[in-house]
Amino acid sequence: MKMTIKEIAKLAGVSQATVSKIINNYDDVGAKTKKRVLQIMDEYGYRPSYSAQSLAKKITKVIGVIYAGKINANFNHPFFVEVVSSFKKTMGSEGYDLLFFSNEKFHKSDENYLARCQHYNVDGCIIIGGEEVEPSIYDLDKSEIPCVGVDIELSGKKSAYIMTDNPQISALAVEHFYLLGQRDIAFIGGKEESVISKQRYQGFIDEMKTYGLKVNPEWIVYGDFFEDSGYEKMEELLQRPSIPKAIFAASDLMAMGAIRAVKESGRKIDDFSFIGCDDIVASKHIDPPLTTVKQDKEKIGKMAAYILNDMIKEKIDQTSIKIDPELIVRASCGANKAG
Amino acid sequence: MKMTIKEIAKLAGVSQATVSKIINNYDDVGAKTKKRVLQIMDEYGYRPSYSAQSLAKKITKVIGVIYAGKINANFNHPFFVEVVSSFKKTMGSEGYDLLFFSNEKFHKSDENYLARCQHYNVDGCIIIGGEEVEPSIYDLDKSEIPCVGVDIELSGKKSAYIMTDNPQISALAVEHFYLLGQRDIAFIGGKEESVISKQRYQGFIDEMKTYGLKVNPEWIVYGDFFEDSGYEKMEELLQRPSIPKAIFAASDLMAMGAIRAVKESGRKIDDFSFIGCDDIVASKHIDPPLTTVKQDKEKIGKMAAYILNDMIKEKIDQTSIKIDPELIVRASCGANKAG
DNA sequence: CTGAAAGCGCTTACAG
DNA sequence: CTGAAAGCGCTTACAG
Repeated sequence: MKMTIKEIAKLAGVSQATVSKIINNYDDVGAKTKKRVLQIMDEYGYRPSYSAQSLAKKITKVIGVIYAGKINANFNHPFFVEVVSSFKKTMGSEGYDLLFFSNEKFHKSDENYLARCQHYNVDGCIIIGGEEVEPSIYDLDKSEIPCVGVDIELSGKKSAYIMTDNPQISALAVEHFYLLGQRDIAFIGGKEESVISKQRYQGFIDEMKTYGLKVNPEWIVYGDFFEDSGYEKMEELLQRPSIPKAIFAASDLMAMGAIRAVKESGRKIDDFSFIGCDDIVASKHIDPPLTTVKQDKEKIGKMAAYILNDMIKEKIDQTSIKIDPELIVRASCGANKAG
Repeated sequence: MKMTIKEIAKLAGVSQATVSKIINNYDDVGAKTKKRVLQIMDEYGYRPSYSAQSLAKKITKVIGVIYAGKINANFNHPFFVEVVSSFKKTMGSEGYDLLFFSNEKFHKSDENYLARCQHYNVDGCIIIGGEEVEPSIYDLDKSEIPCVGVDIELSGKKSAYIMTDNPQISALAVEHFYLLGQRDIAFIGGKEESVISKQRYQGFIDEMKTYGLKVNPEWIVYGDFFEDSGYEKMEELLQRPSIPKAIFAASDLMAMGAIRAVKESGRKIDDFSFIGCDDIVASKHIDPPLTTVKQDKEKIGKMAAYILNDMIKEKIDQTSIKIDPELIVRASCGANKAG
């Protein structure tokens, strides 16, 4: 059933070398020979063995996909899912398949991503940055394997990274609040240690300064980007002696949690304004529809794919790219009552 | 830099065979030899080549992941994302990595999944059923490669499948409506041709009959499981001479679309009742929070993993399993005004 | 235009 | 307990 190149060669009355050349589209094969061999391959449903090919060629046409950091940030995070989906689409059209590294089995010991990449001999990989990135990620980063990072700053010679212009995200949020007359603005960040979170915090502070607004340290809190943490942090904010009226959450999920907290506290939701970040699908369906700063996930994924491709082909070197965010205005900042 | 087994062997003063045995945990190697070799492997950061191993062993420890049917049902569908996430978790702890087949490059020609599985020599695969499944999926199904289907009925000797008890989903929805006094019930299905859709439709009809409720053919419509189609179909329902008051949509996304349609039509949302299906994360955050029939995605993914594992190890044969759905009551059926 | 042969890096009987 | 050798299914100079 499962044919080998040898059998095809025999059937066609040619050598293995000739069959191989046909498989790899060499042009120094006679037209008739080629046709006949192709015919036979088709007839017997012959497929070259991937393992044998990549052992001989040292090329795999496989890209490793790694979610760095906490496991729960895995598939379930809408932002990453959309980025990877877009990435997959364009890598797919370049003939690559994606290998998702499981981290469940190894997560106590050192994951050693580099070793696994070498093991599978992937042509390159995409690293999605989460919270608490394992050190072993940086071994990979520094290696000879082309890597493109999303939301993680890579610095290896064969590495590039790409992320939304995070300070700009906060700037858009603060500006929007400012124009709506909001002055009591709180910030719910992601994990405090995370680079993303820091950048958004910094952008927040800077833009507040730009408008001469005071930053109340009591109104700066940190969750973990997920819904529950937004809920908890909002509860805390509601306990403060003075309560903020406008809340900028560094993720839509946390904004959703914050909204839930306000509702459950019995307060009028319309007395508060919320801006989230990401523009995940659910944002427009919640109550109230969430004003948010959109990250262009489609573009990020596509860009990551192009960059990785170019690095693999050695057309470009290490770079980093920022993608512009976009403010999406919906009802959660009282667009209705405005004016 | 990149070491081979040969070099390790030389360094350790033993044969390749011995090194190989150590790699593969054979127990007929001297303790001291083993220790020394392990030491050296560690020191040089040696990792066996995957291609070479799988060529020699005929085992890959890789599972193919295939989204059958329309491309847009890919990563972006919350239901599938959660199932695959759970699947990945338990396969990961069994030492498998996941290979996601891209279908972008090939989608005009026959995708020939079987060929690709043979090419990569995957140990097994999971097939996620969508709309308009390609015929080539069934070649894979009938092959010697163990397959587990989710939401797709596989029948090969080495195949199994698993899905929520679809008729039961509809039964729960109709029962709930019935107990709330709803009698004018509409059904928004997924694509009419899809097996899932048919099963839910059948369950709907049967349960309506059970309660002696009339099925109005004008109130049976079909979308495609996505949000926009729910919106459009609800718009149509609102044009009917007689308008249904209770809507059972075969996906949360469609229910969300339907709710949006009612709102935008200027009608009072409280005059309508909605039940969705899936219980995606967004469901509880929308306005009104959506009553829905939950599919246990976690369990489905885990079950798929266990079954596939057992099939690979030839511990079980072809089976099919139904998972019970669960009604999640929230506000979209007027729980508030009830009583 | 075609083929013989070495090599890719491992594993697995088999012999000792 | 250890090793020599064949084999897994391909590709790639190289010679003709």
